[in-house]
Amino acid sequence: MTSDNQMGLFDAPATETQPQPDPVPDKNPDNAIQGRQKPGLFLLDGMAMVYRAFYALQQARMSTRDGAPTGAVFGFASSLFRIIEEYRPDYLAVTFDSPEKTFRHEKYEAYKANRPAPPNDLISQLGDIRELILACGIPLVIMPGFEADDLIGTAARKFEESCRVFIVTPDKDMSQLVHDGVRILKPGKRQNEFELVGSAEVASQFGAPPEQFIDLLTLTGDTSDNIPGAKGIGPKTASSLLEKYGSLEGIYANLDKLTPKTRQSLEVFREMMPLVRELVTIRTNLDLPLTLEALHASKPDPEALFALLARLELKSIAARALAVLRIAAPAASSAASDASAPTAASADDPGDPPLTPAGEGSEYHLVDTGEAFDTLLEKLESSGGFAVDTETTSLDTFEAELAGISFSIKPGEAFFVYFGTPGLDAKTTVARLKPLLENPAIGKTGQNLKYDILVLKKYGVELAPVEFDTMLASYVLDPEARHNLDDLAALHLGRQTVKYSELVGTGKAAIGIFEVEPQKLSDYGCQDADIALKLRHALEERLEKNPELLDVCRQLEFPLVSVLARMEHEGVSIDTAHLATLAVKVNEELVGLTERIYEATGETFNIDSPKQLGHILFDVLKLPARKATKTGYSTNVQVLEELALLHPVASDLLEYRSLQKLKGTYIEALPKMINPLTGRVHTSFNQSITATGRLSSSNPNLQNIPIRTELGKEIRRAFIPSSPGNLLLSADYSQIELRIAAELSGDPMLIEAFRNREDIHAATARVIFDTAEVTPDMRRKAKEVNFGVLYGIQPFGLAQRLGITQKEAKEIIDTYMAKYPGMFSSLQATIEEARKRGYVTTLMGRRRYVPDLNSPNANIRKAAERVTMNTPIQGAAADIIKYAMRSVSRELKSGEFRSVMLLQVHDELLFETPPAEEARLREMVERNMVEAAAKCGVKSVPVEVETGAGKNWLEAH
DNA sequence: CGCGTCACG
DNA sequence: ACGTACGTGACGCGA
Repeated sequence: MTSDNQMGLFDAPATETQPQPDPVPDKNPDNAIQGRQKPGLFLLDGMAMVYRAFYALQQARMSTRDGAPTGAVFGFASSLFRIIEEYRPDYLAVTFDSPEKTFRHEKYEAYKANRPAPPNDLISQLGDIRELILACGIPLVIMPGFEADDLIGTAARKFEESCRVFIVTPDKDMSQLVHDGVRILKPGKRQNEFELVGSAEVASQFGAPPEQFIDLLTLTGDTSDNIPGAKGIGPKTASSLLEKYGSLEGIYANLDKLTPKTRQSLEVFREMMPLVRELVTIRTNLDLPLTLEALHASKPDPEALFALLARLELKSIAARALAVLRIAAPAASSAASDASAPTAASADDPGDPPLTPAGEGSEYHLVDTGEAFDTLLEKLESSGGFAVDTETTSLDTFEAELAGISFSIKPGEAFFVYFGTPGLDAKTTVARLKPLLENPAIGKTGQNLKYDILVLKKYGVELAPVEFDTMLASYVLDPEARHNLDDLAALHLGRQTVKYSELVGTGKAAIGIFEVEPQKLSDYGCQDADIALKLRHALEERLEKNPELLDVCRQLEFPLVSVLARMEHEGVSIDTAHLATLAVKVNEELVGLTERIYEATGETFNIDSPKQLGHILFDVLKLPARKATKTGYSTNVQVLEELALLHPVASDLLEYRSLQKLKGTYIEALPKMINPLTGRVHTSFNQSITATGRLSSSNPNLQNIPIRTELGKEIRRAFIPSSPGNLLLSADYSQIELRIAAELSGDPMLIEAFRNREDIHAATARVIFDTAEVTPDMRRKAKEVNFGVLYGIQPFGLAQRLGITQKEAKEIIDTYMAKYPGMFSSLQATIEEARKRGYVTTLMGRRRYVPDLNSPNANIRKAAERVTMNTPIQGAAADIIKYAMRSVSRELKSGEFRSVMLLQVHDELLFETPPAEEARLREMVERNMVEAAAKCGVKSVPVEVETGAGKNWLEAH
């Protein structure tokens, strides 16, 4: 067989005599000319594609049931099959670097020296990927001493005469190989989409055609390979230089025509230049024993392929392999596809997992007679605990009416008590269930039990105790995962649940829950209780392997559920009359400002539209634009503040923006959120949202009520006690995050400063500016430095904040770290440990995964490092206040108090109290808050709590 | 529904 | 692969 007449292995079968209309349009433009076209040669950059697959699927966290990661294999196979399916290559090979040092390392010691080792989770998949490629019959090309780039470069050059060459890679460096017969297939933004890159695309994307790409890369250097370029010359300068002078030689011949800065940089670079050029040049002329024949696929080995995919539990990939490679499944492979037992977590395709229906293998009972209910009640009362779920008429707990309750005592069996049954109406039936639902010896399991607690409260029942909440368990195991029941069932149980929308329909076609057939509703309700109980077992098993996470659940999250439910149910009162007065004032001011802005700009436009505003400021008024967003000019506070020095309209715009914000978000919005039944505003405290362990608040968000500006303070004044004569009492931790940072650092100077009750920012200023006399400006700067430490400090960020150069900011940071060596080493150690383990923890053991610490991309890696530095601090503060809330709530319930807890704002708790009780409440709250810090591990640094009381939230501070 | 903006800790 | 300090949620605009 010769290369030009043979049928490619992936070609359409020979039996197809007539070309069939292809359901997938042929992406290869050359195929438009049928018949004589050259064969297609596809060269895959293996490692780069593996990396891409690994990071693209990272958040899917795919693994086998025993925890071996499989995301990279899945992603790689998926891309590979896509290529085969869509382009039907005549020749196809996957290349990898060889492990030996290459000539580049020899010429330049620091080559790729900044590159972190691949994460273990990726390394462990490389063997499987290699096996996959071989089992598919695809040639694997590795040559000792050469990188994949050079192999691809040489093959591309060698065969471009005889083939249409496609290089499959996300790597921009390969752009230099693009040529008449050579193009790049670059993975697109969306999974499994490829972008065809030819000469024109290279030129428009990089400002230089492929022929000039090596020179461009030489000038700019390649940070990902640790190759330096000419200092101060970026892609923009480089491409304009090349456009003018054609090549590096041309540029160096015309140095005298360049700006002094560029000239100087190029002169310094002159000596290094040849080496850099050699390093960034991909070899195209290696003497390799590569024949086209060697790049031709051989027969796939279905047995090996299916054995591999069965072991990796990649069922959908196995299914695709059948279609794409046009092979028959081996006889034994039916066993492979049965490999996942009904209860097994499916590790396959996160988008389309083959799941077992949730109810399969379970027994669901509709309880719609008095006798059946009596029997169930007995069973429940003699149980040690059960899973429970309420079905209601609305997602809003204040509107919701019960349609039924489901229970599951043992996995695989559930009961649904239907309140549409005559004689089993909600009110009387719930009353009969009350002792059971409130029985402290019978633990309750469920998904988001706060919802059920709130619904049942309306029926006079205090559902308790919360023994296990599946949503929160998932949150504690991995705060950034998804925690809804449907996803949890798919991930942990391999079960496909019936969704609420499937029950009642969507949009206008949706029906009321009482219109659903009772049997269907029962199956749905039973499913949820059944799944919750099964999930508990699956999640508990994982928690038991990490005792500290089980502790976070039991000590912090589970006990907090009923505390938050009580706070939400209580709600907070709003002085609507006060807000109405503010609204009038603000509207008047806005009218005035609008007129002034129109006059100053000479235009009438929508000030609320950043697009229109940007157009007026920068196109019409021609003010200097310094910052851009993805969509146009930036008009944010920083930009407007700078413009205020140049044009008076900017300060009016700032004022306008501020008023508009407060009006829209608070003054007008809050009164609309008052519940007509209670006359109060009831926020939702979300317990499974944030990556750090904090709560969040929504509908409305009461954790971002203004306080910084004058008008903001007025808005706070509108938060008042519900009973006339009562007071609001606020208790907040003073500098809790800095104290935690000091504790974690173990730095003696820092700890001493807190022990001496010093003004911490002034103390920092004294140290970093090395002076006894601290000016207000020095204190301000020190305060920013302290904040920077909490957020994962970087010169760029500090420079922005302080309006100084990055160099000056770096000096300040260096001084700080030198003076507080404990802080420096603890931050370093935190990152190092997290890099090794893959996650970072708080003092209580709460965990957050930070896989990006190993990213080859420096920006992504740095962002992950900041997250790693901040999370133990923010997370510990969250743990501490959660612990405090639990203790405070316990004392409030003891019967000695009439006070209630209303809100939590990260480091502050807000209470309503009768004046007679104020002093006692203060003492109790302060004591518990201070103790909580010690219980959570803050032992060397003192923790202080400030309290205040008044007739509104502003005065409570 | 994504984006830009800005309120809070 | 991304765009510059950490963590949130809500608003109005405009495609």
